[in-house]
Amino acid sequence: MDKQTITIYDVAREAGVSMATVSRVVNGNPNVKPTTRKKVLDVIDRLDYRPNAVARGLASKKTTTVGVIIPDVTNLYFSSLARGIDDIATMYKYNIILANSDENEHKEVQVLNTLLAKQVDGVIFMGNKITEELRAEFSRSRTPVVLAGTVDPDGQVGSVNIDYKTATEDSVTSLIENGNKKIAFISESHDEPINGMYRLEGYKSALKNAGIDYDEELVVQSEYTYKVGEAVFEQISKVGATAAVVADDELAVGILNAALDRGINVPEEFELITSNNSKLTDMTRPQLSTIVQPLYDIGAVSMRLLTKLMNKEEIDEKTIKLPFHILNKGTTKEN
Amino acid sequence: MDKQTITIYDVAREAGVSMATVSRVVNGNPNVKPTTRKKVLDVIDRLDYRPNAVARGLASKKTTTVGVIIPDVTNLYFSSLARGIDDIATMYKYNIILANSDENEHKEVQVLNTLLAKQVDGVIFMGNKITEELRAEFSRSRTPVVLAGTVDPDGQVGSVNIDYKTATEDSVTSLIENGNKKIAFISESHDEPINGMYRLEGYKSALKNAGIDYDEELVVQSEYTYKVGEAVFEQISKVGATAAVVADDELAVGILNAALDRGINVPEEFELITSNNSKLTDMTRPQLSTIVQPLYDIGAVSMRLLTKLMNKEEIDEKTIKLPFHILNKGTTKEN
DNA sequence: CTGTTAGCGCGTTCAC
DNA sequence: GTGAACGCGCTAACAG
Repeated sequence: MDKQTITIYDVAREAGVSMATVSRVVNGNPNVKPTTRKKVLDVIDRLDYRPNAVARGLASKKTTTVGVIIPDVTNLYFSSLARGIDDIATMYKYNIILANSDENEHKEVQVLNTLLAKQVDGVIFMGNKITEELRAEFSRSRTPVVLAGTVDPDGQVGSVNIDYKTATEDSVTSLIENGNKKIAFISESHDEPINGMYRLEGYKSALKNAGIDYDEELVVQSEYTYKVGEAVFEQISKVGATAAVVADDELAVGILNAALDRGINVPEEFELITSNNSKLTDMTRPQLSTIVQPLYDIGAVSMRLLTKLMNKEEIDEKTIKLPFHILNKGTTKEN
Repeated sequence: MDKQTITIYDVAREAGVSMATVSRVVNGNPNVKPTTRKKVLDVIDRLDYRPNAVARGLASKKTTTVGVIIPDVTNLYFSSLARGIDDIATMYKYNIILANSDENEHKEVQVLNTLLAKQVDGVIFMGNKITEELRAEFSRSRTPVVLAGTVDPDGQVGSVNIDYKTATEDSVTSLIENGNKKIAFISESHDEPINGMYRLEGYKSALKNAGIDYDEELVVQSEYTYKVGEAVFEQISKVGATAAVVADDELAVGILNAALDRGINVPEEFELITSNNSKLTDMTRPQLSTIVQPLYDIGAVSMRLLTKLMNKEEIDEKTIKLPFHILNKGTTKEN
């Protein structure tokens, strides 16, 4: 009834050779006489034979697929990374199993386990907090892991990112140079090292260099969504903020619009620098000044690093920092 | 050297049972005495045994993974669908292999083939044009396929979408009711049935109902990116368009901004209705009036449909149309 | 250059 | 309720 799947064995019989030979031509092994190679190729074509990757995976212990754990594909920051990852993966003949985690620790562990059960050759993890449980899973398995756009103070697995501390410091400093004294710092939870250890430190450092006192009221922790922008702006404007650095573009758009909707002039009365330079930053009016992170490249380099790890090549440095710069568009004053 | 992976056989030996029994408890087969089940479970836990999904796939001919072909994850329209797909997939214990195609016919065929080689249990395809080659591949394989957010005039595979013709017709009609005579219609190539057969027909139908002549100059085919919005607006404004229906949100934002940047009042002097109600439509000022498509649901329902197909359940209707409506936000006049 | 022979780790009859 | 044995489709030595 079912159109029986044709196997390497059928090809072998039909071509009058052994399955080993068929396997060789399929895998591009040079030790095959051109004549027989052609003969086999013809049969493969005629029978429309397609090697079963699952069987191949079982026998070779390689699946040529890597797992990608992403908080939310719908977030432009992450999807940009994912695009870079997939492109390089394709280039190296890997496929991607994509799984959304919502940065939920339980889901992350769960997903990691099913990825490992599926014998992925490597894992790329996005998400800002590496819990102990996750770290344990990482090191327990022999599967290479790379963090994309995520810092890991522990530095045990590969990671690709930018220098978030300096980037934030530079942003704040430029805002200070524009005359701002009360600059808000808005990010997700400080429990995440990327925020609590790097961005916040950069923020504090810039203030300190300028002799400005750190004011807790100007620092808010918020989720990264458009809709909370309203509330966040309300909060920081109450305490007199004249500028803000924001760790996420969607949130920054929300804050910008909240300001505009109140009739506030941007950047004259309120300045804003966001962090990801996703497409969104060009779509607003005025356009968002931003830290320019090479999003696509972070993903691409992560995947490239992972291929090396999977290939057991020697790596000089597992933690890669990519360059960034500040781009003043419409939400900062000209200097 | 390598920490040897522990297999079902190790568990069996350690628990003093046969591997068949271990297999049974792992797969929840009820024919196991509670005592031995517990014994096995304990060993599994102690040894931290994790069933090898690849071996399982070979033996059972089911991989519990489905392939998802997407034009570009970075596009909010598609990533929203993808999110719905992944959530439902997870719910049904499936994983997703995500592959970007850029709507490139060659890549699509290529990717489909590697997905089939990997023995995915099903495929969800996004992309607006089903080439003959693709259609041939679809029907040649016994793997169920569902089109998400894509129409297929042929109707041979499953598909989930909305009534694009009526949606466009309604949009245009509402624009006509607002007094517009010159309404531009902007979409990707008319070679894609979704545009050439449905949206365009809806557009024409609305004009006809209102006794307005069809004017080719108002119809433009364009790629779906923000940056071409400028040129598109230039083009339609030259021929005196006072309104436009646009098939993609990013492009619509580009057109809106082009208008605003020229000092044109929206919606007073120029009205705009876009098609996807992605997050973007809330982020612009004014906010974009739009056709509301249940993006997440289209993805979710597609995956649900696919599970039924994979499960060989009887389906009454392979082509599912989800409801839509027009939402007037800021780029259309109040009526 | 090519064929033989073992497994890879697990699901699944079929007896006991 | 449980175990033995075979097979899924292919890779990887090892001979020849």
